Amino acid sequence: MIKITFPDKNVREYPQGTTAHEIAKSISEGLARNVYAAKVNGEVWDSSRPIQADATLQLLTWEDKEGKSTMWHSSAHLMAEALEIFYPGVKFGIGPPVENGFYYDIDLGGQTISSDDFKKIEDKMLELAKQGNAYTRKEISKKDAIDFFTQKGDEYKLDLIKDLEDGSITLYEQGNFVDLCRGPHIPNTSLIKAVKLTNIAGAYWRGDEKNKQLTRVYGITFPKKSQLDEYVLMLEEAKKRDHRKIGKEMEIFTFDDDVGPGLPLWLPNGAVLIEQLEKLAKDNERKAGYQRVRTPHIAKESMYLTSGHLPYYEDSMFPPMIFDGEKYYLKAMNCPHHHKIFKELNPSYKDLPVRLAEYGTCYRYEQSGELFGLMRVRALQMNDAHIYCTKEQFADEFRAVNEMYLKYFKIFNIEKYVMRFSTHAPEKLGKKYVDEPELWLETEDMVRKVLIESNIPYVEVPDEGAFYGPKIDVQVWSAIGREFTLATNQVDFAVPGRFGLTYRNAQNQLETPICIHRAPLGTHERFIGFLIEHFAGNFPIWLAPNQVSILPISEKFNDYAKKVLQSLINSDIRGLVDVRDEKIGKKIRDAEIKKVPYMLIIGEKESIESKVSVRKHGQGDLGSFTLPEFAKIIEDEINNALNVK
RNA sequence: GCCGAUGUAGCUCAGUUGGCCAGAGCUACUGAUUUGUAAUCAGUGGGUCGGGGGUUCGAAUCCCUCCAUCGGCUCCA
Repeated sequence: MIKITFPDKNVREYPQGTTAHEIAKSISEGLARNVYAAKVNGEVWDSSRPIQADATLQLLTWEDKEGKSTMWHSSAHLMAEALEIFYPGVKFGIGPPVENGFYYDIDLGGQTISSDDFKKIEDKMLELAKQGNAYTRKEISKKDAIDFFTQKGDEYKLDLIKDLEDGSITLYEQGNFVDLCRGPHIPNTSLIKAVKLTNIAGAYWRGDEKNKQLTRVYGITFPKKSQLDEYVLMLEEAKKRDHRKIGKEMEIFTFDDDVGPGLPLWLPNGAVLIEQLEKLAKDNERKAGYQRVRTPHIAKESMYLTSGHLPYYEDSMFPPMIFDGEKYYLKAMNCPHHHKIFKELNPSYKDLPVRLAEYGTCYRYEQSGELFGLMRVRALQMNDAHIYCTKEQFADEFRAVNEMYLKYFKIFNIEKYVMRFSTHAPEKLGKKYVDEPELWLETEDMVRKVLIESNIPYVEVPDEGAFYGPKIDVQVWSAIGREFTLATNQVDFAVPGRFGLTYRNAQNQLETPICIHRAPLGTHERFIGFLIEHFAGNFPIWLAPNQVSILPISEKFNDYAKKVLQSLINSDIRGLVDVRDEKIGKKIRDAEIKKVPYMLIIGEKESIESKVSVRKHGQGDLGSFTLPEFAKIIEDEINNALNVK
């Protein structure tokens, strides 16, 4: 007998060689039917694999992340089986599960596949699924594996086998399809009840652009048809929140062919968003001891040679303009300009830390295929600042920057975030990273310590640091599931030295400061793109481009409406009057659609009583108020939103 | 940059076996209406069918090419 420990610490005894499936069956038939795989001693196994010794066991179903992955991985095999029927001779690359479904990379030879073919493939997959074929695992020698795929003529599988060790190679077979695969898989195909192929794209073999490009077919499957319907509905909802769609509807930004790709035009509403963000940032930075500076958009080649950016990042910068016999570059980052300002300030240790802030405008030559709405652009404005400090001051400064991040997260109600702590790889010192082994370790320790002390969730990613030091990237997820780097906080112990930046210490000796590059609000472009999706366009009142729409019942009350507007403007409230000759229902509907936070309805009653009827977006009628009362409502709401603890 | 798809009015979209002056709704404008919490009625205007080239008696529709956008890949200081 062996002892099986369940996640709730319960221990039960089973005969040696029992399987997870049998264990599930001993609990309930229903559970057994829904078990996709099992986590045995932390490793995911087929539920049919015999367990030979004492173990911890977690049964995996659709409810578990690994259960879903197993389901989708098996679905990729099922799709491959269907593809092999329609496209004889098709060769297979890899077919893993992903966050939402799975894909398979295929080489169709001369054949083509398009989304028009999805239906017949989906139907075939369902037909095969109904057969309920078991996924069977086979251990195979390296030689046999090579023979098998040589005969099949699948060079991609052979390429994969090449890197595998003899004795660790397994095949999985279901129906008429055999695949090189580590597994695990669901027991049989009948668990797949709903199928949707979602997308088709090119992908390089092994992710290397020097290799051949394969066709990647994406799909997703579910154990119930109703779940697929829900998923499709969710995709449609996500589309409605897309910042490109809302950005257009709410007249926030636009792109124009004549201006150029990746170069956003901010419409008046977008400019208000920018102004409010800058106000927030500048206010916080002022209170935190930052000084504002302003620098030109271009600089000479020599500065980027000094900074060390040019040799590494020239491809990402716009080509230089040449005049007066000199090369000038559009700036892709603000740091070198700020370093020059630090140098001019020539501070002593008593002046440190020096914190230089600028909403700097940068230009980056992103590859054309990378451009993506506001999230990836070629012209951007960064919530940038550089903090120059001594080694002793570093931890406090770094902590203060992180605290500023956390404050912003509260203001914007950002709950899901992770800090990616990027460190160096010792073997790449002198190549990818500046050759300062001790400084690297020392700084990384300091950063780690601050993160741990501040209780900030983080993941450490080796070998992703900047060339001048370790960094923290803040990953966030927009409401529709897009993940991206919003903000960055980087340590730089190298470039100040290259610029010859120094300060006098207490012993009257010259020392080089450490520099912290930080941008808690990232760039206006990405941040606003994120905020649009985050709030689905329903901005908090302090950000909303138009805070109040004043809606006269009829033309007779336009004059009073205009007086109300002027009074709001005098109280620093943004609003407009809807003077169109429309019925009040229509004006309300339009204001609701435009997501205006407050509507003031004004008719005979209000004009006589010198009041306004207040309607809140998404909530409805709040009743009648005097103007000072209404202004107070807005003022309180703004204070509540901005003064977080 | 690579693979694939898409591009018709300010917006959302019809319109392919190639064939009358290219359509609809919303928006805008004009008129009527003077309205009480999510769409009043009528009329009018508006399009180099992404750009260029080609095939054809004839092209939004077929071909070539360029540009842009979208979905991925690669990249992301």
